[in-house]
Amino acid sequence: MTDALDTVFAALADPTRREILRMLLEDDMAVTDVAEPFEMSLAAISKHLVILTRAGLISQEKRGRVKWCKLEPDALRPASVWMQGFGQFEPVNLDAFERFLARELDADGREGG
Amino acid sequence: MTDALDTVFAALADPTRREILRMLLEDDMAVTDVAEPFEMSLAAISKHLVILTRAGLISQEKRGRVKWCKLEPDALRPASVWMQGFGQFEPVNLDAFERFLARELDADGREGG
DNA sequence: CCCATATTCAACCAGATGGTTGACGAATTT
DNA sequence: AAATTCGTCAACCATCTGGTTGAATATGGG
Repeated sequence: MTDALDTVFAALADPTRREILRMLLEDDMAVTDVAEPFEMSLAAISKHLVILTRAGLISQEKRGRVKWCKLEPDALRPASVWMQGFGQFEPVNLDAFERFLARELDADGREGG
Repeated sequence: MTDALDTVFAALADPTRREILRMLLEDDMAVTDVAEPFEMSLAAISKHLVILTRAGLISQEKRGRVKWCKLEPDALRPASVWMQGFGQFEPVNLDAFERFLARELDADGREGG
């Protein structure tokens, strides 16, 4: 019942948590610094960080009295893969898609410089 | 506060609703038929369908006394794009994917007659 | 040691979620 | 018209969520 997709999608369903992830995209941050731009208590942010941690989307490491938050983007992959199952009404050959991408990248490389 | 991403991600956070979407990937379905494989009441499924509808992930059209449910995969796009913001981890470039699909469909049209 | 800083814990609250059951309305069949 | 089928509504319940505040637990520094 506690599917990884459940916890990841639930974690992403809150705008505060999405914003936290966006912030962590730039750099690792201490909990206090994560909380700073938000107009809510540190305890509330701490709870959000627990939810993100349980979803695997971030990891937290304590160094001294500071707990550092680090984005764990790989946790997004199952959700991303699940979503890509949609929109593909026609059966799609993933190998062919990869060859297509490779050709596009190659073409960019030749044209672009 | 009621961001489209909030409602879409929240809708996806429930395994029953994800399974409903998966079922609708194959074909449009009546509410009763959607409910059939689940071990819960029709009313419960009806509520799930309301949530999916409000998220824009499905549409419902009543024909006679039967209400048909239809997948609306475009509603997934903002969520997919948001995840793409974590670029390095998103395996598929949606634009490239569309160009790929367009070429595939074109090729099918020419080859398949 | 004592104080300040960083973070969590505990208790509490309002509101949302996910489920139930039974009644209801609307459309179809007989 | 009556019965049946389709689906929602309403009331109810337990649990989860997202927030608060105040106390507690580290850790670091003077």
